[in-house]
Order: sequence, then structure tokens, then C-alpha cells
Amino acid sequence: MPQLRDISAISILAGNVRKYRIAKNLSQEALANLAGIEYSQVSRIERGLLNTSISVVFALANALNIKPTQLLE
Amino acid sequence: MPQLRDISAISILAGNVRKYRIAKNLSQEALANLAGIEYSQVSRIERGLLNTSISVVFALANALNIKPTQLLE
DNA sequence: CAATATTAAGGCAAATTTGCCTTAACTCAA
DNA sequence: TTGAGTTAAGGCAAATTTGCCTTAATATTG
Repeated sequence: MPQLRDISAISILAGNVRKYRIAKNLSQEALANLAGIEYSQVSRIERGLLNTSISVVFALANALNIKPTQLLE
Repeated sequence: MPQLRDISAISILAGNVRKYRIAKNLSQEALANLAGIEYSQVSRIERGLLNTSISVVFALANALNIKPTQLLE
């Protein structure tokens, strides 16, 4: 029972996280700390390896001072 | 190692899925079929039990003919 | 009321994510 | 070059989600 996995959705999130993180001059580790998640997850998310949860999307958006929706468009 | 779980994010998704589904006159089962996911997942998502993935958010939005971002605002 | 449709609830195994860890590769300033 | 900082890569156990299933509860329609 493989999980639903939308490469396009995952890539959109990956690109946006990286874009906004760089724009704020944050390292992956700094972003992870601000978001309250593991540093290696940020790396995996940005590389498009993870079909992560909406809670993580909200946490990342919060850490980046943007709206969650901005990470999905 | 509990996963990050943002009740507020989960509730927002729950309410939006239900709202748009009802607006389109779809049963949970019909929506699940359109989205390509299990019917019981729709039930659990609408009840706020599941911290689901961005792929599922995109699939639901697609099935509902709305943008993924609309499910998170 | 009776019957049908819809939703809630929960169990289970398998798949996936998460957090924690280590190591290698790469960048860049001194 | 050297060293510090950052990122990539991957392993692992535990937690969570997913799909599949059954049954009960609730709505809705005839």
C-alpha cells in the first residue's frame, strides 16, 4: 500500500522552501531550529525526497514569516 | 520521536475539505475516488485526526477543482 | 416506519516519515 | 591551502500514515 506521492507537489514545496530560506539568509539548520524540526528534514524536503505533512508546511512558513499557502504556489 | 503535529493546521484543512466537498455535493466516498485515495482517509481528514501529506492536499484540491492553497487558508 | 445512503469509528499490516546519528562533499573566507 | 560553515547522503528505530476491512451510528429518502 504505497502512499500517494505527487512529485509535482513535492517539487513545488522543495523549490519554495529553498527560495524563501535563501531570501532570508538562513542556513538549513537555522531554519530547522526556527521551525522546530530536524535539520536533516529540511535538507530532504529541499531535495524533494519527502512527501511531508501540512504541519511541517505550517511550521516552515511560520519560521520564514510567510503564509503557508506561499509554500504551495 | 513524535512527529510535529499542528492542531490548528490540521483543523484548517479539515474544515476546508468539508466545506468544498459539501459545496460540490460530493460524498466522502465520491471525493476519495476522484482524488485517488482511500475513503476512510477523507473521513479521518475531515474529523481532524490526520496530519496528512502535501500530496494528498494536492489530490483533494484537484478533485475539488480548486487550488491547493485554498485548502490551507 | 423501513430502507438506503452516508458518515463515524476502529483494527491491522505495510509503507513512509521523523528524529537522531555519522560521514563525505562542497563553498568560501582568511 | 587551511579551516570553518554548510549541505548532501544515508542508516536506524520509533512513530505515524495509508489502504483495506468491518461494524455501528446517523441522515435521508421513499
